[in-house]
Amino acid sequence: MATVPVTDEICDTFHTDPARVAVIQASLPTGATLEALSETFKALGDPTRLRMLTALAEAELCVCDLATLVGISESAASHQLRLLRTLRLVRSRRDGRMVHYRLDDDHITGLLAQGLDHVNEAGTRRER
Amino acid sequence: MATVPVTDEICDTFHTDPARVAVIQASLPTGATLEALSETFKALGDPTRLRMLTALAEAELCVCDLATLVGISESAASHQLRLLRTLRLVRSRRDGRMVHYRLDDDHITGLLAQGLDHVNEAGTRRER
DNA sequence: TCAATATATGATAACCTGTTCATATATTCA
DNA sequence: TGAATATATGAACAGGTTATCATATATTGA
Repeated sequence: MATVPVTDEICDTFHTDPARVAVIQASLPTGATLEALSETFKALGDPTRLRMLTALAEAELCVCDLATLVGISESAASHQLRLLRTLRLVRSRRDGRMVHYRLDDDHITGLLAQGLDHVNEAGTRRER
Repeated sequence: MATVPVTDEICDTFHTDPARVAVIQASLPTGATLEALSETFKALGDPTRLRMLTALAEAELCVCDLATLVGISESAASHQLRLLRTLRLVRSRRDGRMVHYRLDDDHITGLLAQGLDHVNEAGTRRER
């Protein structure tokens, strides 16, 4: 990503140099993208859903398998899976009475891996 | 990540083949890692913080710059920055009265980019 | 030291989230 | 078709989260 030169302005009542704000503001994701992006990260930001997703990174699983694995009710699992499905984090495949879930695409495992990288590095780093 | 062969079990009252559960459960992140990971994603899962982070991906910024840019009070910005600092998503540098913030490391931009990849692809894909 | 400026923090209230419980839908098999 | 099983869904409650307001701390320069 590009770097904007930091002008030497002072934080007075007007706070920010308008030109600089404009440059950076133009680089921010638009409303719709921003919403979708935050929804996605929000979905990943829950221990239960993370467990479900990491489990699904290992194998396709039905709802009851997931529920037992993660330690929640099948109802709760179903609710969460609906959310994950809406956000295209998982996709489902019906097989008789059961519905099997799997990760939607490779972005998800990538995100999980990169997130783990961060917490591992952030966790071992100490003080500042 | 490895793939576990899907045994042909049925979802009865016992739900899951214990051996299979064990294999997958062993692959799940531990409690501490899981917590840190979900905290990190949760921090990314808020429009305000996402705007702050994408802005910081472009330039180092002081609190008041960030506040105006994102359209929140400096107090709110400060609260959010504390959270982001705690999670090692940003780091701060004091310069006189002002404190400049920047992204902590490259993982963050990587996560943001990968998240954007996902929403862009998921957004254009239609129906199923 | 005092005033001014920039940031940080604690408490509170409105809002959002995740689980539970009850119930509905879907599929299979007798 | 009816019973059994697997999943989905709506309502509601408990717990958590975010912005606001008031206040505190830190830094600079007079």
